[in-house]
Amino acid sequence: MSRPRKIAEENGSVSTEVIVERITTAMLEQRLPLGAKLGEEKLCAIFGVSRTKVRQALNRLARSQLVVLKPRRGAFLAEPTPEEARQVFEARRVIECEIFAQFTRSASEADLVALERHVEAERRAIRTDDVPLRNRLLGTFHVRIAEMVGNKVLTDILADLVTRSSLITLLLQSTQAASCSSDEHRALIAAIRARKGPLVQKLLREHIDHVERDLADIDGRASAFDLADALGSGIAARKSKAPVRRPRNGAAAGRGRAQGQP
Amino acid sequence: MSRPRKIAEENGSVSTEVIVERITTAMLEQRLPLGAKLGEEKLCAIFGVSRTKVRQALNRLARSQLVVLKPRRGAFLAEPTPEEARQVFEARRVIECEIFAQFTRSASEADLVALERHVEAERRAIRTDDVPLRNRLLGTFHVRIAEMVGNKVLTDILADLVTRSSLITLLLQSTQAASCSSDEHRALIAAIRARKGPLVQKLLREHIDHVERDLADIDGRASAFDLADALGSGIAARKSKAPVRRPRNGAAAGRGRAQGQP
DNA sequence: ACGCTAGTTCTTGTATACAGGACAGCATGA
DNA sequence: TCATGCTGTCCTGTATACAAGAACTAGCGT
Repeated sequence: MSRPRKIAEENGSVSTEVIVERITTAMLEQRLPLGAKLGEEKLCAIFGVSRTKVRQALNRLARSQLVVLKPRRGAFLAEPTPEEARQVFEARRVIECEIFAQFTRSASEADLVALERHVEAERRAIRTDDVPLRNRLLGTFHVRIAEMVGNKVLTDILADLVTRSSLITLLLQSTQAASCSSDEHRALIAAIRARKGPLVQKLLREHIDHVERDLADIDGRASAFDLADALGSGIAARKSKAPVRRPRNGAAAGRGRAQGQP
Repeated sequence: MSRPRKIAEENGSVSTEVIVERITTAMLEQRLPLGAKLGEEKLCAIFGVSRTKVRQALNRLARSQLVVLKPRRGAFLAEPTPEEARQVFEARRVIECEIFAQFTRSASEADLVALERHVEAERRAIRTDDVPLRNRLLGTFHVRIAEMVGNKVLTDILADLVTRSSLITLLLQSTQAASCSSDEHRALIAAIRARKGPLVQKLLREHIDHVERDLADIDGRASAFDLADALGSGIAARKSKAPVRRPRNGAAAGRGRAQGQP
């Protein structure tokens, strides 16, 4: 597997950021299974750069907990434990409760309109089955609100947590879950517009809680994948073959209340 | 300045973590002024390693916002702006409020005893004018509570924020401030032992607020420093010369309510 | 036939070499 | 005298070479 199909980058070579972004995206789009080995040489071949840059990228990813670096063994996509998952969502609850509280007080009409447009984009992505875009938008909804509140420190922290959440919920993504999530985003906006602080808090907690409820399902997961395929095309690759590979048992898709991305 | 006095590491060479730790410590001990340039070659000479490791360390430090990497210019110790400082403390308030609330509910007697011992150590360091140890302990008090609550994700986030706080408050450290801080730690423990949730919240907010109150003073700062000196000896270097160099105007020390480390 | 050991090969960790941009200092001209 | 352009030097960014540990395979012994 994994014929090293090199990505020719027209202008010189790809930057470290691009590599980080590509790997993150590939992960978010479920083209890389949890625990996948990320060999340095292979990544070099794929991105057409030297190991120096690849290692920089892997270090960066390791610090955001997306990959685990085992000494003398190499880099592997993280496999969050249920306990770790619980803690990530707990952290989100803490931080987002405060962010939403502030936002409920400070949100301008322009902010709310922008958010509504965001949710519109979510729904479009869901309708058209654009899984990569959908996942991305469902996550960035929360980050955008943090940005609007204006605390960059908290925004950065939350962005990291959202990405980790995405990694965690990869296994139980489904169109239905995405749809639920998007509906809840709408409800949140409505409550914020009405300045109903307590209601916002309640909805937010429920929204995040929905994910954890199905967390026990993190277990059986897949094996075969092609590294070059997964990292092949750039941001939001959607060019080929089956709409999306879902290398896991299809059971998750049919569950009652599987919440994909909060 | 900065004669490259090499640190001979007996067993092979120092690891990346050690370099990170040394630079962080030097910063926390005020041996490096804000904005100081951290030249790669100089660090190589000081630690006796190649640029590879030094760059790894610098990247790590950049990630935790302790140094800023200016492209093609090099690495510099961060100089947090007042606005950034405000955001860091805001983030701490958000996270610590929740942590303390949980801790007030869950704290065991053993936890409280351990904390009291910690405060004892703080006071000892203050009495003996062990500035490095003092600063470290005043910061880790908060992290230890987070550890006791048991959420590793939140603990890691808070640890980063505490370090950044330390960087920010470097300019207004004083024995008096440290003493106040330690007293407030004691008051917090007492309130927690009494399980007085609201009181804990009030004390905590005041405790963190005290720092921000003097934040406007971040401006005039120093110039001359010796990189090799600053990074010379290992963890908690206290071997030489004047007790501690304070490369700033001495005014801060005499202020009414200068809060060093929350 | 199965398990253990030794050799080989592959991968990572570290150092070094090379290339290109940035800054400082000097010279030149207005 | 001051501003501006140039050049040399230093430093960073990137690639590559080398060393050492880990995994894999094959061979041997039981």
